[in-house]
Amino acid sequence: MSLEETTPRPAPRTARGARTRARLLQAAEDVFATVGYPDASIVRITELAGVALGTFYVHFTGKKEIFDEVVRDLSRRVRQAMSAASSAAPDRLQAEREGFRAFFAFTAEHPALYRIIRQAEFVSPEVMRRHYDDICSGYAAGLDAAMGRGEIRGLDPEVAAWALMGAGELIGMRWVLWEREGRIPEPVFEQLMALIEGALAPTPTTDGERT
Amino acid sequence: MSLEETTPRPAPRTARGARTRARLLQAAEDVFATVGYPDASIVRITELAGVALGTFYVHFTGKKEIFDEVVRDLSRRVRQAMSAASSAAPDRLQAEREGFRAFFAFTAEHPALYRIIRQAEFVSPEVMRRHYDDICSGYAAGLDAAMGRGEIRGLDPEVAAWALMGAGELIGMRWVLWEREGRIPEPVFEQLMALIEGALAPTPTTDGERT
DNA sequence: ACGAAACATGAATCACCTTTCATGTTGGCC
DNA sequence: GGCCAACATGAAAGGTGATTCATGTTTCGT
Repeated sequence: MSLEETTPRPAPRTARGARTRARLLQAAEDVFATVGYPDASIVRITELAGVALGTFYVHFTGKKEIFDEVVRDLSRRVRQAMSAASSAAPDRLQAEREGFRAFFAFTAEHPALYRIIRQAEFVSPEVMRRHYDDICSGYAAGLDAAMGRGEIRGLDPEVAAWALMGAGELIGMRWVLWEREGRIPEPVFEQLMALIEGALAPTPTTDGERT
Repeated sequence: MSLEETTPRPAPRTARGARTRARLLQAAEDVFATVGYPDASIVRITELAGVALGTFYVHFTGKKEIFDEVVRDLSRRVRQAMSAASSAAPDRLQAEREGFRAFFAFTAEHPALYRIIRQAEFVSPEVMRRHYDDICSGYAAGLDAAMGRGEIRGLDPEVAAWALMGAGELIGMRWVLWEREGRIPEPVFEQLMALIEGALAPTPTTDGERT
């Protein structure tokens, strides 16, 4: 249960330092994703990165610090991919569509995302929570705006964001990660969209359900 | 990446053996849930269980075997809780309601479920997948039946089951596990139900959407 | 081109963990 | 009450891996 704040190493001051650090990060991502945190050793990471064992400690204070860094990096990348994809959409439904497509595509290309985030539960609950919070707040903001425009029904954007995020997560796990195809089957995608449409549709389906 | 099939130890033949084994399982659940798989050592488990180190190997072949057993046990219990709660419901919506309520209640009482299942990703992908598959198949069957009765709209029960399962999972994580209250706030629960209702409602909200 | 700071190295240290095993102890059947 | 299999024990063997450090090498501002 190490809750100690490891004071992070200062950023590299030379080009060489930056290069080595980047190599270590990339190697760490690969190792964490393939063998998992428990079996990921510093030796393995440094070997894959092609640097000496001691070099690791020049750049990181320990295994947890580099793990955190890897998570933050992946998180940033997936959010960027999703928002880039959905920002051009004309309406909310279209934005959902593009956002989810981007998410599944990212998952297909970087299975490390799932595999690593799920381990963060113990390794580093703070960064894990941060990851979900970050995705969620962008998502909730989008829903909120759409609600203002009357494109979707009135609901708590935060709850909706978490629920939809969860739906996407498990669908991605089941059909992108676990299926050999490596990309989501179109019918599954359409089904998911139909569910989302139903959930967000402006007209409440049961009559007279007002707050 | 140990993929070896560890031949499991035979079941205990005396009452004492069974008792010890149970103590070890309970201790393992606690340890895995509090410190996580990487930091969970056999010593820790046996100490908590109050038995000698060597005794562990009388009952289990190693760390992975007891982990698998713990996961299977938790999985069985949560499924049992959910199906017991939802089986008496008069219709599908009510069944959803009771099922989710039971799930959140179980989560509140056994945070170990989440914490442990999420680690299974690497420790033991098979049991993890089994857990989700098991929940899902029951869920999908329920949806299928409801669809036959016309209570919910026509959709792929499997996709719907995974999507809803995911929604529940993240909502539970966010509001049961992460919030100090320890139980889901009623408004959040109602919001989730509203989303589910919308997603499953028999009348497609966008007109003329027929297959 | 020089020198100080930054960086890289890998052998050595240290802490801890898994697993075995020879030896006792207990449970329950006759 | 006696006996055998089942069970429990904990010391010890054998590993593994994280982290340190004294020592070289490179970078870069001047």
